[in-house]
Amino acid sequence: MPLDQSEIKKYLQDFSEELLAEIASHAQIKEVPAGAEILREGQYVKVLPIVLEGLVKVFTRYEEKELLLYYIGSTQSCIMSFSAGLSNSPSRIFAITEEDSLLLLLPTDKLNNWVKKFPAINDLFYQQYNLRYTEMLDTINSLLFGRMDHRLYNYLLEKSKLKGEKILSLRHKKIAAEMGTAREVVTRVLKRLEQEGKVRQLPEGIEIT
Amino acid sequence: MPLDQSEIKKYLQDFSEELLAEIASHAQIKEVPAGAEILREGQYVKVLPIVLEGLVKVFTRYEEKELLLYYIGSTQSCIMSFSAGLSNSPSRIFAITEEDSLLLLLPTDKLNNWVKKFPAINDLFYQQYNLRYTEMLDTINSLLFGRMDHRLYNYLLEKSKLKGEKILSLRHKKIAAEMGTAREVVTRVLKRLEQEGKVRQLPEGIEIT
DNA sequence: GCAGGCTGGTGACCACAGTCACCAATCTAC
DNA sequence: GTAGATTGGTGACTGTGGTCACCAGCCTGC
Repeated sequence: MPLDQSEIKKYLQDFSEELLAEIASHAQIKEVPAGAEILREGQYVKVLPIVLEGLVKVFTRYEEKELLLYYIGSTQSCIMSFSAGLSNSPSRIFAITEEDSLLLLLPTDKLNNWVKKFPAINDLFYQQYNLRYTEMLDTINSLLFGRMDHRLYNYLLEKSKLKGEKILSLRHKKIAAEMGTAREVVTRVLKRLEQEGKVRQLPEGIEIT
Repeated sequence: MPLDQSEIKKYLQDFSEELLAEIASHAQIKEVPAGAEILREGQYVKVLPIVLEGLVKVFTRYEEKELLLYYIGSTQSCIMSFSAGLSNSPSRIFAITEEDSLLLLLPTDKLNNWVKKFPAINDLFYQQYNLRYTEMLDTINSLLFGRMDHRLYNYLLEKSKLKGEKILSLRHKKIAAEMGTAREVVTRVLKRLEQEGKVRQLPEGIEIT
C-alpha cells in the first residue's frame, strides 16, 4: 500500500520533505484495535512503531507481577523497539495498545541510515530516550520510597492528565496490575485516600478532588 | 592546555581523525581524585564527561535515602549530563568519582553539532542510553520484586565483576547506602547469605563463593 | 427467574524490612 | 595508655503491604 506523504506530515511536522518521502516509500500505516499486543519480552524487532493516534501501554513483567512503565502517546515512539531494532537484541518489555491506535511502522533496517542522514529523526529519539529515562527515574524513586498511597495518588493524577478525564473508569484489579500490587491493597488504600478527601469513589468511577 | 590527540585516540579508537581533532581543540582532560562530586541534582551542565580511566558512581537521592543507579566505566559516559546538556535542563541525579579517574570534558555547546556531524559519537550515546535503560529496568524489577537477599547478592556479584576483585572490602554501611536500605538489614541479610553458603565474611572483606 | 461472572469491601494473619537501643570489638588520635 | 570513633552484631518492636477467605452487590446470559 503506497503511503500518503501529506497524511504523515500532519503528525510529524518537524520532518523534512525528503525524510517524509523516504518514510512514505518504505513504511506502512496500520490501524490497531485496543488491547492488541505490539511487542513482547524476548521478541526481536523488525518494525519500529511511531504512535500517530491512540495510546500504547509499556510494562515489564517479573514472575507473574507486572508494572506499568509509561504510556506512548501521539507522535511518540517506543525506545525499546528502537534500541532492540538497532542492536538486533530481544525486547525486555511488553507493549499493548490501550486505545484504538494508528501506528506508523518504520522498517528497522532503514533506521540506522535515516538516523545518520536526518537530524530530525535523530532528535526525536534523543528526546524519547530522555523522556523515558526520567520517567523511569521517577518510577524508581517512588518504588524505593514505597508509600503506596503516594504512588497510587500520583498514578491517578497521571492517568487523569493523560486521558483528559476527571472521572476515571478503572477497575481496582486493573490498577493493581499496573502498579504491581494486589487488588485488596488498592481497595484499602483507595478508601484511605477517600477518607483523606483526596479522591471520591462514585459509581461511574474515581474522581480526583 | 592543548590536548594531545593521540592520547585521546588511545581510549576512543572508533572516533575518526577529524572528530578527534575537533575534540582535541575544544575539550579538556582532567584528573579527578576519588570521592569528588561530578554532578549533583538540580545542577545545569556545561561540560559532558567521558570517563577515560577510573570509575564514576551515579545515584539518585530521595528524602535522605539514596540508591545506586549504575557505574560509568572506561570509555563510557553519563547520559544524564548528555541529555541535561542538550536540552539545557537540570540534572536529576548525582555523580561522584568512586576511584581516581581521568575524565575527558566535552563542552555541551559543541555537542549538538558533533552529534549531527560524527556518527561515531552519535552511536556512543545511543549505546549508552541503551545500556542505562536496561540497567534501570533491572533495578526496577529487583525493587518491584523486593527480596532483599537477591538484591544484595546481585549487588555483590556486580560489584565483584566491576572491580575485578574476588574479595570485596566494603563497609556494611556503604552497601546499605548504595542499596537504599539500613545498615542492620545488610548485616542481617549478609549473615543469611553466609549461612546459605553464598558468601563468606572474612576479616579482609566479603568473598563471593 | 436463577446461575455464574465480575467487582469491591473486609477482617485476620503473616512476612519482611525498617527502626531503636544496646553492646562488643577494633582502630585511631593524642 | 585512654578516649572516642567506627564497625558490626543482635534482640525486640512496628508498620506496611501481600495473602487468604469469605461475602454482598451487581450485571449478563439463558
